[in-house]
Formats: sequence, structure tokens, C-alpha cells
Amino acid sequence: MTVTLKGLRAFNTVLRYGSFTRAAGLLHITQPALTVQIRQLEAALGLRLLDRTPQGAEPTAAGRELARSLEPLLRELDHTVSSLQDLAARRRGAVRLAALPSVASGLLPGAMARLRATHPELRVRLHEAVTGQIYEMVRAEQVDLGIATDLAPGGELSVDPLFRDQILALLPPDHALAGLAAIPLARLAKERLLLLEPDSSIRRLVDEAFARTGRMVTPAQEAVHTGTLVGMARAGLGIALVPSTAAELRMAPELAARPLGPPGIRRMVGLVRRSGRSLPPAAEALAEALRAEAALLAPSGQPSGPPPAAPRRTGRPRPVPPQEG
Amino acid sequence: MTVTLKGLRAFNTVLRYGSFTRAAGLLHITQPALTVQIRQLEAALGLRLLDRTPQGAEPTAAGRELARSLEPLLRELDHTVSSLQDLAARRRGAVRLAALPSVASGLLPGAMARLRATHPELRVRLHEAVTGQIYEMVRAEQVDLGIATDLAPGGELSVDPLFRDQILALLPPDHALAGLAAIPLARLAKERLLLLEPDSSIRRLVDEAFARTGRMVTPAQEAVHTGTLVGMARAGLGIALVPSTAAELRMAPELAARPLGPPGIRRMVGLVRRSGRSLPPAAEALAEALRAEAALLAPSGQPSGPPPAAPRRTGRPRPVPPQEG
DNA sequence: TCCCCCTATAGATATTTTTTATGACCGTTA
DNA sequence: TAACGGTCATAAAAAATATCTATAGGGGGA
Repeated sequence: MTVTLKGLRAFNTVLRYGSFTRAAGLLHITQPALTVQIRQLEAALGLRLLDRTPQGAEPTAAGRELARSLEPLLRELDHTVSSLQDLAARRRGAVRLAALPSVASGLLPGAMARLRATHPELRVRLHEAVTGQIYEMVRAEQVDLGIATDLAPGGELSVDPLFRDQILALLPPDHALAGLAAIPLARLAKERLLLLEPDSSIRRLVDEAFARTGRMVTPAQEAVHTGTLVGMARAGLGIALVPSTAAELRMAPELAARPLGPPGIRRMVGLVRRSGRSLPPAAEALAEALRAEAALLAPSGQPSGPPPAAPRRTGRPRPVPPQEG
Repeated sequence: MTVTLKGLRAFNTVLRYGSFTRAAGLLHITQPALTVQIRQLEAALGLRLLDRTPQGAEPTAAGRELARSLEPLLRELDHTVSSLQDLAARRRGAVRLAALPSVASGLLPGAMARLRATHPELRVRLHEAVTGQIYEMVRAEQVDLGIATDLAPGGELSVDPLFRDQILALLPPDHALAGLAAIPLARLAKERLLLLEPDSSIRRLVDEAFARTGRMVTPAQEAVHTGTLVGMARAGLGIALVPSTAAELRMAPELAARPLGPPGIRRMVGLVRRSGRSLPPAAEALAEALRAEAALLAPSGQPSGPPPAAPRRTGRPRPVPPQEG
């Protein structure tokens, strides 16, 4: 004989309604079943909790004592349960997210709008960082989820692909290279280059690509933020190499954006998570929103899209070229 | 799918030991049974609580949140249960008792000694009162148990017989009536009588007995306490009529104690309780002790004992005569 | 590669719970 | 006073549930 939650709830109900029969109705069981449950609870405690009378049931002193402790206990348990169910239903919760700056400005806002539409109560706590830091934050459980370049970290981490990104060169429309649909690395090497700092994964990809052509890169200028590079490019300080999904590209509609290569410089951006660990429901919801948003960018899987439109010598706004060339 | 105490305890155990297998051992079930229980709890909440790894199990964020609320809840529930079990085992509890003064001085002390021997933690809160008040206190639940004359109150109250009592006349050994083994009421009517106040059930019995012989009683003196009557009798103020079980009789070993009648004046003293209601365990224990003590007074049921020993004209202490003549 | 540690699954078996049907008791009403 | 409508208790059958045994599958360390 052991104390069960069902038994305690049954007792509480009988106590409140003063009758086995009525309580049984409310509990959606028959009166004999309830009688048995109460008997088992009494046996477990070794005490008579209710005195049965022809008019119903009323608590003994022990029953009243139990009820006094029990009611707050049940209330608190129910609160705990429903609070967890809120978590499960995404009515509550915060996602701790670490994301690349390019994603934070590009893909993320749309995903967050999507998330707000479906789960208005969820909050996102965003940390902008570079890929290595993102990996580390996910590993250390400082965040629930990361969005970073897929470097196949293995071990504790796994990366689910989200979208492909390519590096674009941002240059004045009247620049000699702007006439090309894609700019070979060899031609770029002689130009004044505006690059991100060496700890970003974009910069690493650029360095590696140049290394493969046997060249060292010596940037004319480095910056931490893509926006800074774009601003410098607009000021005519050189050619900026920036990820195609960065929203900062829209800051410079008057500049020409050209893919590199062939071969181009591409990377896979994905969701970084602890492998074998489940995501909190809120993080799961954000991940879904991110995947949905990413699907809009590259609707048909991993397409080999067309090269950018030929540059027109106008200052009119131009759509950002598709991400996948 | 519903949240059960078993499931919550299972979860708590897995969390503490970080392994389904080890937790299952501690819970005395097999690992598959535990797996099923945890799965059901997770289904009830709609949440994954534990991430299963090849090294064991560790909590998700939701699991940690549950554990935080759960542990104090389980602790408090266990405390409540064991506290009630203490009550059941008579390791805790107080009896609220209302008793006649004659019982309080006569039968009760022995019963309380008995109670202390078997259940040293129990306390008795004693209220001395006359029968009518005792009935009223039991009815109003001011006390758990009463000891009073059985007047067959019916209704909400029931009286379990405890012992039979008779009225004794207490008189100087050299008094003319002391030579009789039993004193007829008719002879008493001419004496100076020392009686309890009219609200006592003893007095009522005496009045009724005299009424049946066609006489009115006019006491020489009335008192609230038996001890007072005994003192007056010792001082030669008259003949005291007192219940045979009152310990105050021992105050006057030099006086002769004689039954009345025939017919004698008898009453049944019993345990008064609310009918159909169970006694608290502590009260049950006291009731047992009282019954055991009463059995000592009248070992063989309701015997018709011998008349009191013929009075001897000495001042030596004499045992109180048996209650049932 | 093997072995040992994890957990999950499936089917058979126990166990427990619930229902149905009935009885006994009390107070009220006709 | 007999019948009725309410109470809870009981017992046997049926249903639901929990548990065990046996086995599978995965990962880490020797």
C-alpha cells in the first residue's frame, strides 16, 4: 500500500464535496472505485481519514490535518505542471541564441517575425559572435542554439545545414572589374581589399581561397562589422568582400555586387547544437522559424542560381543577388 | 497520460543518480519499467525531461526546472505522510478528555500510567465536568472522548460501558447504621446527609432513588467535590453518599463504607463518543487503557460481588470495597 | 575488435484498477 | 409503518496498466 497522487486527489475531492458519490462523479469514476482508492490511502497512512455517515463523508481530525497540508501541495504541484506544459506549448520560454552578425542582420529578423506570429510569448536573447565563439558558447551551454559556419566540429557539437552563403565583392559600378559577371581571385589580389578581421569565418574562407591560388592577402583595411566594410566601399576605399546574406549589402544599392571565382567562395551556415541533446521547446520553435525563413532564400534545395544581373549604370536600388550562385 | 507520484519519484531518482539503470535498482524495478515510467511522465508534460546518452541520462533545461520545484514538494509530502503515520502509530497526538471528577481521581490515573507505559508521547488534556456537560462537550467536539454516567443519550452520542459504580454511605464506625451490611434508604432519610450538588448525576440518582421510596431528600450539606463530602463526614457532620470508585474514599480509612439498599443505587459509567465517528488514534489508545484499567476493577464481567466485609472497630486502613455489590 | 556500459523495444505475464451489480443502513415521506 | 431516495460497502468480472524477461542497438575504452 502506497500513497498515490490519485488517492490524494480523490481524498481532497471527497473532502471538498462531502460525499463519495458526488466526488466520484467529478473524478469521472464510479463510487466503488473511489471507495477503494480512499481505503487504500487510509491503509497507506494507517489512519481513518473520513468518517462515513448515511449523509455523506466528513473528515476525522487526521483527515483535516492531512487536508491542511495537502491542499497547498496539490496547488503547487498543479502550478508546476501547468507551467511546464506552458513551456512545452511554447507559451513561455526564452531562446538563448548565438549567431553570426551576418545572420543576425540578414536571416534572423525575418525568422523572429515568424516566431512572434506563431508564438508571441517567446523571447530571444541574442549574442552576436564569430563561429569559433559560437561553437564554444553552445558547448558551454551558455546558449541553447547557435547559427554559424559549418566547420564540421564533431565531438559534442553537431551542425544542421540552414543555407548556403557566398562571398560577394562590393565595388563601384564604374570599376573595371564590375563589368565581369564573376571576379577571379587573381584579379582581386591586386586591388585594395576591405576584409573582416582574421577571427571571422568569412575571413578565414577568403584567406584559404587566396592561399589555394598561391597568394597571401594583405587587406587595405580590416573591420569587425560588415557594415563598416560596406561604408568604406561606398567611400571608395576599396573592394569589400562580404557574405551574400548580410543585410548590410542593402546599405549600398549604388555599388555593384559580384560573386567571386570561379571557383566562388562558399560556406554552409547551419544550426549549431549539442549533439545528442534535445533543444528546449522555445529553441525548437526558433529553429523551425529559421529553417522556414532559410527555405525562402533558396526555395529549391541547393540550386545553382543564375549569375547576378549585369550592372546598370544607374543609382537606382537593386535587389540583393541571390545567395547561391 | 497523467502525472503520477511514482513517475515524479522515478524522475527525481534518475536525476539524482544520472542513470536509468542505477535508479531502477534503487527503486526496486527493472530498467525497462523505469524507462516506461519516465516516458509517461514526459508524455504527460509534453516535454523531454532527460537527454539519454550512452553514458547515462542528464536533465534538459525543463528537467532541471521540474527538479527545482519537485524536490521540495516531495520532501514536504513525505514529511506530511510520516507525520500522519506518527499519529497513526500513536507516537504523536493529544487526547482531549472530559471526565467525571470521581473517574478523574479514581480510574483515570491508573489508565494514564498505563498509557504512558505503552505510548509515552501521548498527552491527555483533561476537563473535569458533570455528565450533562460531558455529553455537551463531546457533542460539540470540544473533546474527543468523555467518561460519564450512561444516561443513554441516543442521537449523536453513544456510550460504551466501562464499569459499574454504586453509591456508598460513609459513616463513623461507631454509628448505629454501621453495623448493617447494607443500609436501607428508609433508615438514611432520617440522618444528616452530605450530598453532591444537584447537577451531578450521582445526586440525581440519589434523588430519584429517594423519590421512588416516596421521600424527599433534604441534605444537611451539599458540595461540589466528593473530597469535601468525605472531609465533612470525617468531621462528624453526617453521612456522605459517594460513588464507590472515587479515590477520595481512601481519604477516610477510619470511616465505614456501606452500600445502600436493597435495592442499591447503581450507575453505569461509560465512554461517551460521537456515534458513527471514529476516535483519533490517541483517543483510541486512551480508551483501551481505560478499558484495561476498568477490567481490573471488575475482572469477571458484571459480577454480583460479595457484600462488604463486616466492619471492624479498628482504625486500621481497609481496602475500598468492590464497586459491584 | 571485443567488451561493457548505457537505453529502447517487444511480447508475455502479473498486478492493479474499474465497473457492474448488489446489499445494508439511515432519514424522510406518504 | 412501509416505501423511497439518499448514503457507502462489498464482491466478482472485466479492463487497463505495470512489470518482467529477453533482446537489440549504440558508444567508449582497453
